[in-house]
Amino acid sequence: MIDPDSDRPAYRQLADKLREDILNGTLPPGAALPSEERIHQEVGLSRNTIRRAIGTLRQEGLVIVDPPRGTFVRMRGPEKLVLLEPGDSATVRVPTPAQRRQYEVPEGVPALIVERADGRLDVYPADLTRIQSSEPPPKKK
Amino acid sequence: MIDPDSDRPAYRQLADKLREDILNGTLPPGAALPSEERIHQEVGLSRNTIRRAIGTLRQEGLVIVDPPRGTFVRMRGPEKLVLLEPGDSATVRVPTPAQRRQYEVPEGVPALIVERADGRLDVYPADLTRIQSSEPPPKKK
DNA sequence: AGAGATTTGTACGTATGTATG
DNA sequence: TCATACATACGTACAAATCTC
Repeated sequence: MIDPDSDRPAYRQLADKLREDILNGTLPPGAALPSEERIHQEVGLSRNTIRRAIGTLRQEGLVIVDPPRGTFVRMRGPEKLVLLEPGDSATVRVPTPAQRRQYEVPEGVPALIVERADGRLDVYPADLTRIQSSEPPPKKK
Repeated sequence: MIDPDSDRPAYRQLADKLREDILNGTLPPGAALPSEERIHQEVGLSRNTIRRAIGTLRQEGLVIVDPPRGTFVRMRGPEKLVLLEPGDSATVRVPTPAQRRQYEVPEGVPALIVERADGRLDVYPADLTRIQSSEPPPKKK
């Protein structure tokens, strides 16, 4: 399954395999991934290497880890709709610890920061939002 | 400098210290970070732990790594303005390897994916973009 | 041209801590 | 109480690319 002679590093090969299992439904949302020790027994890689593969899936938002219960395919709720009104602007940041504390964004999740026309800031977990331009305001002509 | 008895893990303490040096200008854009070996001699942490700290700064978009030349404070060009027209919508994703290759998004950087009203997809590195509604901002003053 | 040093990347093994069930 | 499972952290080794002498 994992080819040590491949140009592709072992941890990426493992991440690819798990990602495919998630995206094709073999590991459905909410399902537990095999434990690190279990994967070690199955594929022979060291725990460090396995953790690295799972770490990339965490970055991609595909799994969440709930220690020490296990690692689970992420349940993705419906996307939250964020309307961008004229005069608003938005940026995406991987928040620093200070920003995370300030806006209560979960660790590792990019934050969508909307600067409203009136100066207020709205912050959302970027991977569960859909951004749309507001409808053009009614204009009398 | 690093307190092994702190609740805060050593790798986070180191990341905090380097982040502060970057944000306050001690390490200006383009500057090389000390090598992993150099940091090891300075703070005593293992290379693994140092790499983990630097890895979090990579996720935050603060540094780029150009092996084996070194690790450098990221030069951030001006933000690219992305206009969201009525009928467009946008999402943020950490791209899978396939998407990164397709759209040439740097590793570890979230991607802003804009679905245009006509069905086209535009993809940008999310941390160097500013999103605005296409409607002109209301006049102030 | 070649040899050696430097620096990051990958991968292994080991140990200990902490929270859950 | 005990086993399970993830988190942190140490050490080691080798590879690959770049730079210098």
